[in-house]
Amino acid sequence: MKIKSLYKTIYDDLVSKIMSGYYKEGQKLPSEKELDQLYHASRTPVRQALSKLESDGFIYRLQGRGSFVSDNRPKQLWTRMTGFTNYYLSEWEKITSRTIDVEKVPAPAAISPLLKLTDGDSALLTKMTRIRFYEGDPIIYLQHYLHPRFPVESLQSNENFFSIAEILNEEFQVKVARADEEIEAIMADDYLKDVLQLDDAHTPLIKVTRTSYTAADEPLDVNVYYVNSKRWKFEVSFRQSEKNFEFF
Amino acid sequence: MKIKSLYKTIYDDLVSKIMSGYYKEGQKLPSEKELDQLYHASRTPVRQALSKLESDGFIYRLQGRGSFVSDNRPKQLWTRMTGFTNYYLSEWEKITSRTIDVEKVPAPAAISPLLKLTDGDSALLTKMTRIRFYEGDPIIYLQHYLHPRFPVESLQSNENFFSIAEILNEEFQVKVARADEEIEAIMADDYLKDVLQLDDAHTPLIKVTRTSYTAADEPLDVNVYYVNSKRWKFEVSFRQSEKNFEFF
DNA sequence: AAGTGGTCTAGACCACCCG
DNA sequence: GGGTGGTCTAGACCACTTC
Repeated sequence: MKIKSLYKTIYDDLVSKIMSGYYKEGQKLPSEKELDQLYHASRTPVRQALSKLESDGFIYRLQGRGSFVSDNRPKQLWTRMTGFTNYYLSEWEKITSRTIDVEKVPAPAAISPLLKLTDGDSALLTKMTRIRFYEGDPIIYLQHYLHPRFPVESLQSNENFFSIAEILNEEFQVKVARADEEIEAIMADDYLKDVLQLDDAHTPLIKVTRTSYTAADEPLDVNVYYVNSKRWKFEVSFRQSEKNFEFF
Repeated sequence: MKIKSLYKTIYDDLVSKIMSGYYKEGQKLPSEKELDQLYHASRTPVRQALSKLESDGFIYRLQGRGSFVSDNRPKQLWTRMTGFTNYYLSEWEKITSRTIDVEKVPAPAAISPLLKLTDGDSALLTKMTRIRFYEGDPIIYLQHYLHPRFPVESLQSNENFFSIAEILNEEFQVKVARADEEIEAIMADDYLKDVLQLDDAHTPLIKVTRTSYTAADEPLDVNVYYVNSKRWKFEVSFRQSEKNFEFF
């Protein structure tokens, strides 16, 4: 049993106090000195916790004034990571998934470079096709390409999983540290119209190509998915504490 | 003349050494102890610098092994903030802008809540319409809605600026700390087809609604823009150092 | 002047990886 | 066992805001 670090304990406690409304939007948190005493800690772990709260969007800090609960704090921790908004706030459980197909395929030309596969590397990779539903309506069509170094045979048998990251973590002790997404607008073709049950003759979709990596920059999988953005709002949040960044 | 903090000096030096290739992709950086000596500093500022390098995507750190230059390090610092890829790497100067129109308008219903304007607040806000070109071809159509507390009269006269953030910073000493974007796929209407010079009868566009905020969560402006994603690739990067996040 | 967050020192011990 | 990054202590001084 690993003991949680002190700063993580402080972070978790503050998150729960913010989420529960003990500290309300816009409210000032205790000063760093007061938090030192509250948690019987020195300033370093307290500041580590506050720093993480800030980068996770729970609070903002103003020099000379204090730390305050953010008005736009994340409603769910997964929001920014999945890229999907909490539009259906706390209705996450209404989302279901269905695995359509699992097969071994040679890497498509568009996928190989993203997984850093060399031309000579002809290893088959696992391709998985899934659909996500909201209240029974199909909203996202997904294709997953797993890196060949993961011989995932268990996918066929294990139908009722939620995330690929979950499986990678449990079966291979691999953690996702980073993900890049490329976003395009495309027209739905006949097949997508069918699976996503689109009525209009010309429906635009968001196509996202997501590549996920370990902390050591090794690609884990490529995920191409098509979103009916009329049903789902796609949301992204940028933070830049320090420098004034260029804008439109 | 303000003196730059020590950790920022170390950060800037390491960035330039990575960008220049002095430290190459995948290469191990000097250990924290060695950096202490190199910069005649204690561990705190060195770790602050490394921490920022990591969150900015320049390096990754592995416990027990060292810090390494990332294979996917940012080619330009602005990339992740603007949301646009360096697809036309180092050709940023080929991007030009034209201001079509600047006017005072009542806040549209879709914009008011984003700027946190109350119903009673009937102040006019500055609306600016612009187009961005790449090598003379129009690729982005933008509408800017500035919060009423900025009475920007200088926009009319100052035609050749680059970013709104620049003006907010210089005229009002206001810094952008955060931006949220909502992304949709839409069909180009006749007007957009015209200004973006789209040939196809049915061209899908990416519509982005971006709201920018100060560090204190005050909305500064709303920016609605339409992108021809056939010409521009839209790119987003997510990082999560700590916890294993949920995935598709 | 008092209070706050931002930076920095000079140590210490722990957890993890590798030879 | 030696080297690395991760956590933590107990201080110090600085920059900024508020009164």
